[in-house]
Amino acid sequence: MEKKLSIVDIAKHLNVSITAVSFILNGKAKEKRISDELVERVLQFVEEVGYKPNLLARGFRTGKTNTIGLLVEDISNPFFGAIARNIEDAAYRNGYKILYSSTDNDTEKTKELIRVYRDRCVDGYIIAPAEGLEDDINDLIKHAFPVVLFDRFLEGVKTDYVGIDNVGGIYNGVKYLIEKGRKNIAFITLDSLQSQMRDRCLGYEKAVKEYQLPEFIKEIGFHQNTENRTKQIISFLKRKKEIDAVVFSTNYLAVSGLKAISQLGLSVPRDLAVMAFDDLDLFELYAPSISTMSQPIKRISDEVISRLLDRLNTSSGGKKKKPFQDVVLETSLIIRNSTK
Amino acid sequence: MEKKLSIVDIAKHLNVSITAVSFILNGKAKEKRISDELVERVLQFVEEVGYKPNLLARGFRTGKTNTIGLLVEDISNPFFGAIARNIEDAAYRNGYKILYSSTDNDTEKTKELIRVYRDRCVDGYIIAPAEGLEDDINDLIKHAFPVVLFDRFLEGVKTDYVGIDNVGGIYNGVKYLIEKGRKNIAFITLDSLQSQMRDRCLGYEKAVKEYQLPEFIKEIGFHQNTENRTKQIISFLKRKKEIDAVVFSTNYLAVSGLKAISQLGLSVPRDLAVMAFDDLDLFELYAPSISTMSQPIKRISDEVISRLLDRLNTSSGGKKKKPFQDVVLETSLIIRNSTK
DNA sequence: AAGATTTGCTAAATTGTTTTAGTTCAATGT
DNA sequence: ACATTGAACTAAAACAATTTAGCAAATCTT
Repeated sequence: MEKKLSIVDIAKHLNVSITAVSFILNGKAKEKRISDELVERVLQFVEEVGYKPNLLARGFRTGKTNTIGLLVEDISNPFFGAIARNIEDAAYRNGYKILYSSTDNDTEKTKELIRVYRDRCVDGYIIAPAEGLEDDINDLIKHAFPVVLFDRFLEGVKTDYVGIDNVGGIYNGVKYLIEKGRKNIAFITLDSLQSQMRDRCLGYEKAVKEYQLPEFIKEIGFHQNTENRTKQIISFLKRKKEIDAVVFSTNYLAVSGLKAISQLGLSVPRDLAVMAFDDLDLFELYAPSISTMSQPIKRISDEVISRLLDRLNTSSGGKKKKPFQDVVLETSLIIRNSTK
Repeated sequence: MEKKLSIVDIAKHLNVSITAVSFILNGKAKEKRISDELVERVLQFVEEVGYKPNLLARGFRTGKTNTIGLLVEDISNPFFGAIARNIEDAAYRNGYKILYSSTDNDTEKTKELIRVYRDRCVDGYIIAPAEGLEDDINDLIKHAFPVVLFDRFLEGVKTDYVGIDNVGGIYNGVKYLIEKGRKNIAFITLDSLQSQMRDRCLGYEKAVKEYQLPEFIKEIGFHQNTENRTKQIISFLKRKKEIDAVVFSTNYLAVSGLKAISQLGLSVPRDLAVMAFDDLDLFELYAPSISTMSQPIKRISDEVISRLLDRLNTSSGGKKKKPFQDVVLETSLIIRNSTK
């Protein structure tokens, strides 16, 4: 009772072969023609003594760990935190555990993390990739690991991807501001080449071009801390007095932006209309409440995990594999007081 | 080059024993009297072919996985998200990976998670425990697993714990409100028996008793969704018109509370002073800005992970083990406009 | 009734590492 | 000249599962 017992102990105690026990425990009794009587006997004993297979031994033998590697930008960002939470729940229900890490959008760090996950034999990967990971991820795919990308994609990497219509989302937001009569609309974003950031910028450019309005794009350094971001936004808004609306490309830039606006003593929406990205409690509760482009977090998570589980379940089955899929979901424009 | 090579391949190729290679790779060359010449030869070849040990095999053999199990209430709560983020970074720097899950404060779910983590042979545990886990955690400790509890402790479980002075923190907050002249101070909390919740309640009771003020305690159901919480707070505040200040015991209750207050059209701080728990961007940016009791997230994380790493490093060494430690950190009262 | 097939099971190999308990050879001690 | 010691290394067991290949008996086929 003291030390954990193994399949060998079970077999010995019941006077049957290890093989038989293994087959039975793996649900291959029928297939391997084990008699119902023996199946019953083994199952009952296993239940009685509470035997649990040694997962390290199993993993070692099979190479499968029932673990999914999850790489997000930053687990403490509400968007990624919520995604992680949903993915975790669904993975759990399907017998998978999550190994997670935050990449900080750092290419080298992410490469290293992928290496670590490979060493640990995770079965599949969910990645919000930094730039420059094409080769590393293609290598994963070449070695038949299921990989689902989300939030941003990589040109030249053929795998499942789940994201949103960034161009259209921002375009709609900017267009709304234009129709409300704003003439000098700024776009505050990151100096990032990631696809979602490029697309959000494209959405902005498309809208202002279409209405022949001037462009005001402020790119904030990727790896700045919050204070610095706020400072940069303050100085940007100070320099460009003509700006009468501002659109942010991420939730945290919007938060920094609101701090900047509050420090500048600007009145929203009178002096400045504000449009944020993602939906935080803050945006709802802020006075005035902040309009935003909200991502369908639950649907994104659901699509991500079901894509991956599909691949995990069929990759060993040798079935014809489904073609890779790009899932592009719509954002919703939530109109609140900041754009009145 | 195609298939991963093992220590056996290395040994064969260099015409040495597997044992020697293993000793060298594990830094036991000196101890095991392997000649410098051979060490050099092996190391060079290993480097050249980029050999990486199979961690599943190693884990299987040694029972160690270099994995830490992290159980938090909810990874998408900003407090736990930030803690997880810090712990993840520190663990990573020390060669450990994190397996995480959210417990939802559900005792049965947590028990199950602990079982899963044991099955997966995590080396150590960091747990923000739900109630009723005394036996399960004591069992972990009995089996010599390092366990660090944080955020709340369990009576009768002797292990390292990192938390804050909940009684003192809330006491100070309430006292501040009293000194500002508030007479009917409500405390909105969860119907939870967890230690941190009991203590926060005690802190409130201590303060109002000391000043002989009436008690208004509203307990919200643990597993309610956000809308329901808000509704309950609304009806509570409607019933008790005399209340002139309200203190929340968690960050999300404060958020629900602010929604309630906004829906009721109450003026803060004129009608109602507000004191929150934890510090969110929202509290800083809300108009009026919200006073709060802020936990030292970085210090909590640092203490948690360094306690655990200490145990992990000495548990195998057979050194005299240090006595278990309770680390109790102070909160800081951040005074903003909501309590003016 | 001989051969073929099916049923019900098992022996043994395999996986990659760590570690125990040696072995071999040369140098040293007496 | 023979025992002792130390240096430098190695053979083989152990870890706990999965899986391949196959055996003996029972049943079926013709």
